Amino acid sequence: MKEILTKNLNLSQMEAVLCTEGPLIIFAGAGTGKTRVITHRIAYLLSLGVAPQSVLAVTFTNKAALEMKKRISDLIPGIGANAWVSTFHSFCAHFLHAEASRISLNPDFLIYDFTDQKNVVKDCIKELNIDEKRFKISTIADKISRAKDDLKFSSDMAAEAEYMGDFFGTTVAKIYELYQKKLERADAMDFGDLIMRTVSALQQHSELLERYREKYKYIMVDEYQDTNHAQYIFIKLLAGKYRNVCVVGDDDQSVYSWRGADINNILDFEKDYPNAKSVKLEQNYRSTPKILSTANQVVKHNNARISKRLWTQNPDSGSVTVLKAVNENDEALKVAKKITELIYSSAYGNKYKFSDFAVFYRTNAQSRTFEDAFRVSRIPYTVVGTLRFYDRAEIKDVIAYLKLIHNPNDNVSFKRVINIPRRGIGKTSIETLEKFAQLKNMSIWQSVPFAREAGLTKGPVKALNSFAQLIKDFSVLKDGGSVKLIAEKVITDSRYLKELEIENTLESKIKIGNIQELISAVDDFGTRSSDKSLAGYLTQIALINDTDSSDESKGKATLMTLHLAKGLEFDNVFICGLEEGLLPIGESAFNDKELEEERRLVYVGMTRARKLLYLCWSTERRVYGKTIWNMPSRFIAEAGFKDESAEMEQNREQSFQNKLSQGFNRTIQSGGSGQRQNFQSFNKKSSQAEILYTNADSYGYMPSGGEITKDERLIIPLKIESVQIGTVVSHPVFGRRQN
DNA sequence: TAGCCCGGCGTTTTT
DNA sequence: CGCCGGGCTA
Repeated sequence: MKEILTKNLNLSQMEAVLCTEGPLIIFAGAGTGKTRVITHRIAYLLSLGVAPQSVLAVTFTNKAALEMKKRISDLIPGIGANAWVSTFHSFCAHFLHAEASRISLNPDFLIYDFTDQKNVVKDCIKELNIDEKRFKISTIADKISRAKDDLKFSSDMAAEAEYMGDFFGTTVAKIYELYQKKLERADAMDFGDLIMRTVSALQQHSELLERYREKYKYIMVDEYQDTNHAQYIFIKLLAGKYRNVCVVGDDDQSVYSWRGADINNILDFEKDYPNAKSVKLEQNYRSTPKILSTANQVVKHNNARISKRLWTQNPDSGSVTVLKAVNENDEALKVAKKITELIYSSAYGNKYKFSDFAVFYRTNAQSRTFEDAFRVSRIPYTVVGTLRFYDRAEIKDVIAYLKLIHNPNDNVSFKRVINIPRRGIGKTSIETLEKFAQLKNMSIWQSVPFAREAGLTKGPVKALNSFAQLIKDFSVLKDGGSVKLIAEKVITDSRYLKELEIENTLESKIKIGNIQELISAVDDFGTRSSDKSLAGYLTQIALINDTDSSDESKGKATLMTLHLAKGLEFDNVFICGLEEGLLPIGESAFNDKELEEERRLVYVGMTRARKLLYLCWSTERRVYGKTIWNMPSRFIAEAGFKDESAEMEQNREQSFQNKLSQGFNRTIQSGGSGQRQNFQSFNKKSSQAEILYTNADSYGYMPSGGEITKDERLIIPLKIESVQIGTVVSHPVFGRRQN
């Protein structure tokens, strides 16, 4: 058994797997077999006779959890499936559910997502008569979330703000306080609460803490660089007795600090656990040496990092190339052209599929030009992550009905569906009713019978009553009926589906399709899940938001943000919009912490590539309808594409001046004057950096020396099989070409 | 009550 | 340039 578990591991991996006792930190560089180590380590523990029930592995995403579960089961069929592998949030939800009675909590609590949170914040701001202009809803919702990530109650926030003389903070604390009250009244918890309340429960109930410490003797944490303070404390509490805690992460891939992730958790692990063993996984199995050296070169500019250097035994092939474009459309077209060339190239043995290509960018808005270019170039593509399934309005509507059926006191859901579809209950009616409800300390639902008393007019009162009856009729099914039955009844009896059918537009048809998909997902839940209740369903969908894109992305190129790229890999990667102001974005260049995170983002993007890496930038770009000029990102220079004449430095200085004088909106008229400069001094320093310029065309301008490092150039055959290198061919896009 | 218009604003988003 | 939300008017 042991041989099976260790024979496919390198020395560091084996060291990590075999170290089962005491604190262990594994620095797992990109592509170094991290998941392999975690799963093997768990399997190894089980092979030693450790009960699977005493192993807890936490991750951040359901996808990662699922993958891990599967691989453990594959390694140790049978008992492997009994190890507890889940996300932080899912674990805490289970914990709170199981221990609800002990910590005086309604076990049927709902989970609010960020949209719900914002709705509550909005209500709070209104109720407290706070200036909406100065206190932006999403900013406040974010601040509250960050406070919870830091385990701070509204009282903590208030005290802190007062101490600092921070009026803004004081007001946010007031909003936070009311916000929390509203959540409690609705028996709802946001994501932050799940962790925070679990931590509080463990801190306040020693017998609970003791029980869980005893239960989970071995704890593993994946993506440790992304843990926030609350999660850190949670792990520290649980591991407090046996101290068999193994954390895996890569400080160079920490890109979520703006969401509360604290990079110090990984940097300071050895301080927290002085006797901790540390293992570095540095052998990369994914990328070519050129890609790795480029990525290393970039990330080594960061100060706040644990020194490490990825290396590989992979053959040295392919290239890292800079693509320079004149505007964002040109950038997209150049990328599309490159992809087409590579796809139809026989020089690469026709081996690439569209799905071997990925385009990464800093902001979602950048996807559009690529979509246009790819459509024109007939490149099938999929945009990842724009709007997730459960974030679609029609899905949220149906879910809101289900939430309301589950808990009629859920004001957020009530207000969402009260007039969807239209029932003639307008804004003013709801507002009046809500005010009345607040006055009487009731939920809106509870105040419905008093609508007349509240001052509503006849029409709305009637509509309100029939709505209440509708919900009551649904509620009857709560105990006996399946969730599927309830959902089906909701969409028909509420006339939701009917209204969409009447609308009969392309959009409404898509919505109907989505709702049907939701119904089949609900059906699937009914057959698969052990807890088939409505409450169980709602908990599950609140925590599992997976857009199972595996099928959807088949045979298609992938477009996504750099953030979403983490954890994935592709043969060929284009990192686009590498310009000062876009990547690094905004003002981040003027703040070391933020700049380092931008740099890590580039590092993450680069290390996704197996074979070819393209760094793309454009001198000109339309942003918000205005044309702006950008300097090439400093990360291009850091990647080894040096500019010897210091022209780039000069330009950056100029860009800096512009930023100062124009409030970071460097607007320069398009078609403008002599500002254009040929970055001809981008000469090649490839011997040192092992980087090749592909050719003048891909670079945009001819380097001054006119010397172009040779790269595998391509022909574009129509009938791939029958064409030899050197044959003159004609292509619909590229015309006549010869190798 | 609902539809229209205008103004403001515009990283990233595992749960 | 587009989207979304709030306010105004029919």
